Amino acid sequence: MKKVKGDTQIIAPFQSHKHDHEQCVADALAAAEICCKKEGLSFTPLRRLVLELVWSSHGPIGAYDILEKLRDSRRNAAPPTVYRALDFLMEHRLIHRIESLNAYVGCGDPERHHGGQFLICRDCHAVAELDDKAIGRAVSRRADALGFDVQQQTVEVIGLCAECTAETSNG
Amino acid sequence: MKKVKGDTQIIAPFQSHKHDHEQCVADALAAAEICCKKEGLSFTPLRRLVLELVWSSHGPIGAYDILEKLRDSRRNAAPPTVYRALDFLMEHRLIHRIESLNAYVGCGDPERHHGGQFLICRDCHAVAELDDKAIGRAVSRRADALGFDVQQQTVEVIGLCAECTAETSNG
DNA sequence: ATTCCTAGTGTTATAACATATCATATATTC
DNA sequence: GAATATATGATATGTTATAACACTAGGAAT
Repeated sequence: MKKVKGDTQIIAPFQSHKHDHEQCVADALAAAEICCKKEGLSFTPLRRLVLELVWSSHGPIGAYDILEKLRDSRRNAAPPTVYRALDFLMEHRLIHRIESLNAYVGCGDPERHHGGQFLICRDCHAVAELDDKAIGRAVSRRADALGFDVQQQTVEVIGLCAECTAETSNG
Repeated sequence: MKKVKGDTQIIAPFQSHKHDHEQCVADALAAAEICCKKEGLSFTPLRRLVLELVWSSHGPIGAYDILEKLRDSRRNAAPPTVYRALDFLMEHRLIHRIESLNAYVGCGDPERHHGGQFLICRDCHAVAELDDKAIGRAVSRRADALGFDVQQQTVEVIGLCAECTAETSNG
């Protein structure tokens, strides 16, 4: 998986349905290692494992789905086991929470600070992560006009990704 | 309460902390009556009551908070009692769901079709409802560029409303 | 009037998502 | 190695939402 950085405002694009996902996972774990080392955080085996499970696909995954998978290797994992790991990962921006689905998704670029803008495919459940300045600006402009002090934005767009649209119309 | 319509993109503004809220409720109920009559929907006492409870403030209210209040007059109300009414009200756009809070808020203008854009005050919990074309366009533009077919937008902005900001800085 | 149908609601149970609390273990620092 | 802080284990509970089936009232068809 190759990431395009710089001034693009796409943090993580939709991946082809047949991309090499193991590489995505490996990249994400490597990025997390670096990120934690840099900030002196303890990236424990449990946290690493939970992050890996969140990355099991590009789609959002629920805490209890994570729990179930987690139990393959940790028989007595309980909800707090998962939620504590998720809290850690969220706090350090390694994952995001999709509010409209009560689910979690890996962050496409933990090094870069950004707000939550997501395109979510209803069909394949993949998520693309954005940091679109135009969207942010449009929100800020309106908020400013109303004297509203923005602290946090949630933008979650449901629809059909290009690949699923193509597959649907082809047959 | 007076509503400004036309080309403004503010569906429901923040209300002064000391506005005449009974009028808001009365207006909302009247609008709902009209809306249901026009579409041949049965606006039953239960649904009316639940809508009234949702409108008990301009802030989002949780289903179980509604349930508790509902029980003042309907002793054996149960979760489905509330959720079915909420489903009806949502389906006919009389209320909106705030995803990031798992809560519900009255719709400021049921006659007008619009997507969900909300400014939510962390302090007084009031919600302003928008239909800002610039925000919608910014989202569409980026989505189009990615071949993403938008079906539904959720924009929820947390922060501090003007009045609360003023009160905070004044002491 | 009887039957049938439907929309709405009642009732019970359970699913799905999340946190509180206290105990235990492991790492770090001195 | 004792003291402290951090991480995890374990149990219980809180919060949000739906499934499934029963009952009722009111209109339509005969």
